Amino acid sequence: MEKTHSCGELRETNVGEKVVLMGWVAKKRDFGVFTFIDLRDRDGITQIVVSEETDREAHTKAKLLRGEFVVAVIGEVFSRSEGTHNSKLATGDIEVHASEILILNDAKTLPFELEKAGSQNLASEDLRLKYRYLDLRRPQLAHNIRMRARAVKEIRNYMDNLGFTEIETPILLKSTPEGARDFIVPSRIHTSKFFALPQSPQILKQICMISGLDKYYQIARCFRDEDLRADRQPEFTQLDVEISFANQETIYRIIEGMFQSVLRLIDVELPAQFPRMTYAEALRRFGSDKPDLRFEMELVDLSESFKNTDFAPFAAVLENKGEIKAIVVKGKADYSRKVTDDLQEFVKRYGASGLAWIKLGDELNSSLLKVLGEAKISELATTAKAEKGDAVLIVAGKKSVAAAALGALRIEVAKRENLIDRNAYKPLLVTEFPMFEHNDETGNYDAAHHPFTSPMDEDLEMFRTAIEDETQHELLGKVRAKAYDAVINGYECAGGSIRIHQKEIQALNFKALGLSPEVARARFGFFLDALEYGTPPHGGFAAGIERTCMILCGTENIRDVMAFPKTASAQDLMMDSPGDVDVSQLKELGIKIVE
RNA sequence: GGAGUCGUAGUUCAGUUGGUUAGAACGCCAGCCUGUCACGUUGGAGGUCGCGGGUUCGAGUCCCGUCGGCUCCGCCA
Repeated sequence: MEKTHSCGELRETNVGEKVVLMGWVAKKRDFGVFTFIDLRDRDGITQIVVSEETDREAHTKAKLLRGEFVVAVIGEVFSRSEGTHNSKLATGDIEVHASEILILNDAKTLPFELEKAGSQNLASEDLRLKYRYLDLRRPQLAHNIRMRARAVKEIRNYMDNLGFTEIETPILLKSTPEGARDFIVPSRIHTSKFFALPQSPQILKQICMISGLDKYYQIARCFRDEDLRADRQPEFTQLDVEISFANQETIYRIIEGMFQSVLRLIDVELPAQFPRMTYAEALRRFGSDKPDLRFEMELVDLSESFKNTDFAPFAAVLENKGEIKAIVVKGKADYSRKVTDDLQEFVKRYGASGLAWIKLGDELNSSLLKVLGEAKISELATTAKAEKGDAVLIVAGKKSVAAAALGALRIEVAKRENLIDRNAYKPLLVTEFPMFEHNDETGNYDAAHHPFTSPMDEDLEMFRTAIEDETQHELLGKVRAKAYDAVINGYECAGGSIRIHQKEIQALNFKALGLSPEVARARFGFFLDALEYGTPPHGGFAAGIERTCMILCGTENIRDVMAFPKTASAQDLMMDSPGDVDVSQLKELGIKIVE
């Protein structure tokens, strides 16, 4: 027997047809002499009616059904009678009158209800993760997984239409100590040696450019052994792209076009050209290199206004080249002490020492009123462009701290006050990322993007000077790279760069990063060799598939767009991984567990 | 590595100042029910209060430790 239709497709036009449906019992409503069954499959739900009067045998079977039994229903499509249509179901204008019911399989009572009636409360996430196969029966989650498949298909079409070639690169690579921690895989044949799983196929795609393959892309699984976040898992998928003879503009067009075609899946039309902002501007205006542009509330710099005031902590901040910045929260002069206390706790997580505030209510109020006086507070409020009824939230600290704290506070307040338009999609290209980040622990400069990123032509001179002249080393912090991110709604959805294709610049860069020629050769020798055989200028990007899908699905959690995600402590609760291995396996690999 | 938060019936939660037999809703089981779609209705079963220790005449409640989920900081070239 074969099913004739899915549970989501029957309509008024099918009335009178004999059909066979197969699916799960989502719900049974028993009325004694007849019984309603909501039959669910991947496509939807169809109401089955079984009557004792007309179909005695089927009705007896229907009585036996329990939740999540798997059944086949043979019956006829009927139009629902007046007043019994269900507008909540796509199939709500019809119902199937069953003449025969086959129980294909029974099911234990589920450990949790798939969707709770009367409340939005889903079962706790650890329980749902343990029984992921049941959670995936939820239409919402199933929809997300299918949306992801459509997005990947759309991406493949798009890349293919642009003439890109999908190339698979190895999963078993070699460990390179830069960047994230590697997941390593022991080699049985070469005892005491290890493969590493790719953090990204970065070097391999660049080698494809040296090969002359050009226009490479891959839907690449990447692995990073770092702690998780709501938008980060230890394994994730990137659209990885590289192209030769390209400059930033070429790549921006590819990124823009890619996100445009993907967002069309949810009927959103992104602008042909994304707005652009330099890294420096993003940090100055939004305190973040991935600003959410769905709402305003930009940072205001009050450092100038605080000069020559005698509030010691703020004076010290300015003395040490710090900043005093603020956001204005519209109409929130009525923020209570508790709210500002909560927000103060919030900014402290980002290293801020406190949160000062001004409330422009009926009376002027401020945490700084006593120290600065009413006139100065008014002046500050005016400088911040705050109006009557507004609250001004002020953070003073190191530039990086003030930016991080206020950048995060801006998002936090927007969430609290519901300032974010859930139907808005605001893309942005952030450009001119710094080439290096100062590492406060080692005192060295690390690659901000990766060690193959090209400096901006304008900063090449500074780059050379900083490396060749020991006394000018800190200039490295000012060198900008041909590196960029694509940001949508505050999520870093893609990032990339133009790469270095000349070996002497690459050598300079290794020197800047404190890698001796010997060490660089040991780690990247094969790549440095390759660079010497006619490397075309090239560049590319990688886009996070999960983050893109989070935007498509309107979720803030990466687990909602992965079929089998791991918990925050990097475990799979369904298969209980990671797990022990047999001693014999370890022996074969020459591995001994210590402790 | 650190911080916050949660953990009570199968599930989601409530549980007063530490005090009798730990409750509700949903789910589950059994019965009744001719138009439901959150069906209704009658009855029933169901508890290691995450785990361990402590304080106390007495602990779901207080203290210490520990485990787990989530979120954040660090980390994520």
